[in-house]
Amino acid sequence: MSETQERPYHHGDLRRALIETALVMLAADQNWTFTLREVARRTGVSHAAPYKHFRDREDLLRELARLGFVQLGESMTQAMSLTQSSVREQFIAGAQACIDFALCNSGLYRLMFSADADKSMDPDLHDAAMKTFTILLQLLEEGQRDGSFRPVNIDALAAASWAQVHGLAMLAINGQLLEEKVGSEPVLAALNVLLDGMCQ
Amino acid sequence: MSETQERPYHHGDLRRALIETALVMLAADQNWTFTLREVARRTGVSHAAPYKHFRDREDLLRELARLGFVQLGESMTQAMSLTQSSVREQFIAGAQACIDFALCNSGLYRLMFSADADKSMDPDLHDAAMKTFTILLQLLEEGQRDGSFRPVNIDALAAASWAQVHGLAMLAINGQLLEEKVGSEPVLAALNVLLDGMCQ
DNA sequence: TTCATAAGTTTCTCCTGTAAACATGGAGGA
DNA sequence: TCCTCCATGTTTACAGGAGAAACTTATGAA
Repeated sequence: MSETQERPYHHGDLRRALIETALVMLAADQNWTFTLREVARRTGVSHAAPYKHFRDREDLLRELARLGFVQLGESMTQAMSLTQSSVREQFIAGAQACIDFALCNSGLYRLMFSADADKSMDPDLHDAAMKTFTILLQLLEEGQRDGSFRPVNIDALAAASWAQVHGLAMLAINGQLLEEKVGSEPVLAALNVLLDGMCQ
Repeated sequence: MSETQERPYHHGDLRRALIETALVMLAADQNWTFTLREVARRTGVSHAAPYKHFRDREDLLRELARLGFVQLGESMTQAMSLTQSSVREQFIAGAQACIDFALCNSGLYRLMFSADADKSMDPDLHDAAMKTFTILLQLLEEGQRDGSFRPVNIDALAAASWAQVHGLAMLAINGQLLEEKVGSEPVLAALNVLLDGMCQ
């Protein structure tokens, strides 16, 4: 918004600006096919400038993914905190928040779980993903403590839950849940099928 | 194996040869970062030759994905047919086959469910994916008929099942089920959690 | 036998990633 | 106050890749 200036030599916060441009482009093409040069161009800097902030194109993608996990975690936490009722209700709220996030940020969500955001390459990205995953795990533990969930191996519950939520999110993104014209029903129905198996 | 000849001008079955080369490269780098030129080079033809068989690089990727769905469907069908016991057992056999396929062909499996294999761009790919999906759907219908599965909306069962199986496959590929050193237990455990919710 | 055509090759242009060398200007010490 | 360092920019350069166009070669049908 400061176009009065003739753009000073130093941008001020180019790193953030590049990220924001990339996020916009990611939302547009869904497929992170954008080039680093194009990101630089749209941000109004030379094509080599991004290399002062990101090692390469994949490094930028991993940072986008990391921020995505942070945001997803916040969305889930907030949604779950709004529901002070049963653990089961909280689970559904968190899952719905995840799926809503995926639908609203489908390109980003896909990137987060794609091989292009290689978590073994970036400890920070790995940590961010794990932190988000932990939100779910804590809820499962709480549910087992208060007797809502069956006392089976918690890894089984975690695997089933995460697989279910992530799987539904991917199906939702790909429109494979909506083409049966059932609105948001199938998500809730599917979650309840799983929860019936988890609860005692 | 026919290196006695001086490589005739016409390859014979270049299309298949390109696909096979690409599959090998996909297995190697997992991430389909290979270029079309490299595929051509390794197949021993000029870099423009592939364009006689595939519109562009993505067209080749979609064909790989299509073949992957065919192969996955065959694996699942075969595994399920070997188990002539309960529908529940058949479900587990099919799911395990899918997850095994994903582990054995992780690059291909990832490609099949990635945005780079855009199903809206290729009716054949879409059909192949749907045909594989139908295997699951038929089993669910059969299970509802014989009373194994609850008579809830079948779309809910389908969404839950597919989400669960695909989600577990992705977790397995990413090594997120093995790092807890529990062998193949968590997969089976997670499937049983879901099945407990599906069965009556 | 001819020749249309499918299937290869060569050549060309534009674009990308990324390295290297250079420029700029702000912050901290003399 | 001025100087100098260095993070952050730009310019230049080059090796590839995508893909189009024009050219070549076998092959099979008429």
